[in-house]
Amino acid sequence: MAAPTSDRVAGVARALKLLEIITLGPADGMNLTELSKKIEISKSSTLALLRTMTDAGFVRIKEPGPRYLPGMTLLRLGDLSRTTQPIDEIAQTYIPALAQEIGMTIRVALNEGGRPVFISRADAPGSVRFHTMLGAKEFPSVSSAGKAILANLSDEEIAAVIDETGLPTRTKHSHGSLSSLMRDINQVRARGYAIDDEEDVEGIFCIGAAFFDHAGRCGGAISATGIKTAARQKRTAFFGAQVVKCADAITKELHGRRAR
Amino acid sequence: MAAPTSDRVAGVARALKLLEIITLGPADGMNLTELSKKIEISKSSTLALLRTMTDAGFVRIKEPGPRYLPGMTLLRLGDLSRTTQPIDEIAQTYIPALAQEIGMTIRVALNEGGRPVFISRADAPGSVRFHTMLGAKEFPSVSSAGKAILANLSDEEIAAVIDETGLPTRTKHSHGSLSSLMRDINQVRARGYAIDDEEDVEGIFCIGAAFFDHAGRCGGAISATGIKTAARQKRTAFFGAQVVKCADAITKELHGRRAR
DNA sequence: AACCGTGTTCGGCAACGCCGAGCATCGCGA
DNA sequence: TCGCGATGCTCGGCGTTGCCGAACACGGTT
Repeated sequence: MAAPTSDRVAGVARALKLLEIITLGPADGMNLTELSKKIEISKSSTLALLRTMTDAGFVRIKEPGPRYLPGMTLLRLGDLSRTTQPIDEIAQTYIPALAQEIGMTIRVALNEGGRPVFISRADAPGSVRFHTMLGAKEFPSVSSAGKAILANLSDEEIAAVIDETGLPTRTKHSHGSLSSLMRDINQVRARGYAIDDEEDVEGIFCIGAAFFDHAGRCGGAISATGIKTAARQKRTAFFGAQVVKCADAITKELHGRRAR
Repeated sequence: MAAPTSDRVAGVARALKLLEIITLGPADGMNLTELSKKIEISKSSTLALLRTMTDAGFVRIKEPGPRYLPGMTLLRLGDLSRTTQPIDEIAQTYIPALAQEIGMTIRVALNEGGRPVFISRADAPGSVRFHTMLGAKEFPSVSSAGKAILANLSDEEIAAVIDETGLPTRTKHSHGSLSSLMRDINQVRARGYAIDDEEDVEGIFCIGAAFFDHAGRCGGAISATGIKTAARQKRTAFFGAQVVKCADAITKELHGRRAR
């Protein structure tokens, strides 16, 4: 974007951007002129890109009046890139049971430079379904998984991460300052798990706990999400213990296997 | 590949191929020389492609001795391309319950020109986890979902599809001829659901039933997969009815909403 | 029937990205 | 400790590629 395009392949960058536009676009697809306007490339060039990506299965054409949709190759590679993560298989064996047990939606996030990237999810039966953007980097300050990860960084590292990401104020409970966040983080360190009390979404309550890879570094965190109710509030300590127990089990499994 | 590269963008095609190689490659990634050899492109050009894709987040670099891995953008877009399918949300509300009820792994496939493409999965608690390649086109002749889809095509269309895909003999129970398959298909039509009795994998037993979109066309199928046991065999009719019931529920939901 | 708006084709100019050679760096073994 | 090989990375020149704009074809609408 702002970077010098030297020794990069402009055509590929445009294609990937186009792919993202298509995927983020409306569910019934976009047509050629819409796409070409959006990406600011001539129609003929846009068409060439689309054709190339269609050949490779990354883009699907929906007749009539050709509309372009994300193709199945994208889904295939995306799924594959998740399942090859060693953590995924482990998580899939522990997560559904926890979701069942405490009746909350469980999510798994990787630690990407101090920020959580959610890669997996398990719903509790009958629970409200929470929309999760898999693969997207979340703000660490407004999610319990993010805070659980932060708690394992040094104070300087935390400051550096927050300096980059900023502190979004999603609700009136969101942390507005670094010092406020740090007070919370210190509680997390003492408590062993993180709490997100309506800091991301009004009425939503989360508990998060970190797990650690074979080198002892924080590999990520799991979090439990649910509607904030009085009954649930009362049992926070119990739920917290369950989440920590599950995270610890994942840590143990991770230690059992080499990086390969 | 074999097609004339006219009005296609060669650079993009190479990049996408590279992306696929990386994703299909080993879990700990590949280095530059390996990749450049595999794709048969000079190292410098390969590097330029990798850098471009890294900028866009499609490729991730793992230090040390830079190894290249699929990036998080791939996961994000892949997940997004699935969740924007109208079928996905519906399936996610019905599928886990069915998995729970009959104790088998449930999968959802779309109908892509007569071939099943699996886009979603729900495991039964405690069941063996079956490895599923999401987004990949399966052979229609060796899966119950595939046969459930085929059963809704005309005999000529079936012949055309099989002519393209061929009849792979995965096990000794796989259909070896079109006539053998057609006999099976006719049973499916009469019965209302398809059975895969060790035709894909030795010892694995599946039941599949189709669902239909708002235009009345076969939109895909769901299938239940499990280890073949005597107890399960005996209750085939009951399980079949449950799978059909679930597929019908999905059909009803699909009718309720416009293409939008 | 004329008119937009769409998708698609075509040709020419030049920029872009491909390649191979050379340099820097790391890691392993003697 | 030193040297050698392999790997990642840089650089510049040549040639091809892929970009663009204009023109064409088609369909639906007024």
